[in-house]
Amino acid sequence: MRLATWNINSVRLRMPIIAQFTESHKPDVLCLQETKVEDSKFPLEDIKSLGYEHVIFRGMKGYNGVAILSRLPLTDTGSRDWAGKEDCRHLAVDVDGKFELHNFYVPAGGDEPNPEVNEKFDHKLRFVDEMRDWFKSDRKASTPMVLVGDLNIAPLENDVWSHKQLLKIVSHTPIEVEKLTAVQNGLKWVDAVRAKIPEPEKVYSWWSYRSRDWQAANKGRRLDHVWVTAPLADKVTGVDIVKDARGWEKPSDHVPVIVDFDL
DNA sequence: ATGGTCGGTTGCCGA
Repeated sequence: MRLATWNINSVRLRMPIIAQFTESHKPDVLCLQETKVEDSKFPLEDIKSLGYEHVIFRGMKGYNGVAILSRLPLTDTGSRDWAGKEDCRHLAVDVDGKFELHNFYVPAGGDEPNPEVNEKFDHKLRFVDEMRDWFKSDRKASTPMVLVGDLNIAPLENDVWSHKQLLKIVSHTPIEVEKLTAVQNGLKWVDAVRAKIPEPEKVYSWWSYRSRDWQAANKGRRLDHVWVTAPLADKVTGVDIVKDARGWEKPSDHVPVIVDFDL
């Protein structure tokens, strides 16, 4: 079983590269974030024509939005709102009775890493705190679960191009890393990508648009994650960061992150 | 220290 997560930055504009990716890498399940489309305008038929018969999506006009495309049956198991906003940042589904899958788009948090003056950063911190509390109180570490998405936090030193230079940059501040680590510790989630590609190797899934040459500068960050609970940890057979996708025609600023399972 | 580029509720806001 091949699972992928990809912040697509407008699902309608990216249909050509979604087709390119699904044809070249053939994921069984593809989780998208930042679809930026209300449900009535979601390109459902185009996606079904790529071979994904089972599709669940929650979107809003212009902002946020998440979707799961699957070749296997999906059942909604409690997609919900977080941090007091109805802003379409989460889906929870059962994948064919095999595992529970959570697809998240965590708030980016704005530029100023101070919750006293920046409401967006405060929202991000409250969102991650709520993830910690919800998974701790309601879930069991013995349940086969996968958590994916654009978590908008690069937790490890080698998840960014310069640890020292990004300590005060939103996505890599100590307070964000601490809170994300608390989510991870609650259910003893295993970071599937880092289990296969340990530090100190640099791993990035996002490169800013604001660069003349993203490849030459290579100032990336690992913002997109795949976590699994203990029952699935030894079933991960491989991971792939599809860096090529950053150079495709009309790219997203994020690239797909793939995890293969032997279930 | 600054500015750079995308997408869409476009001539701004969020990322």
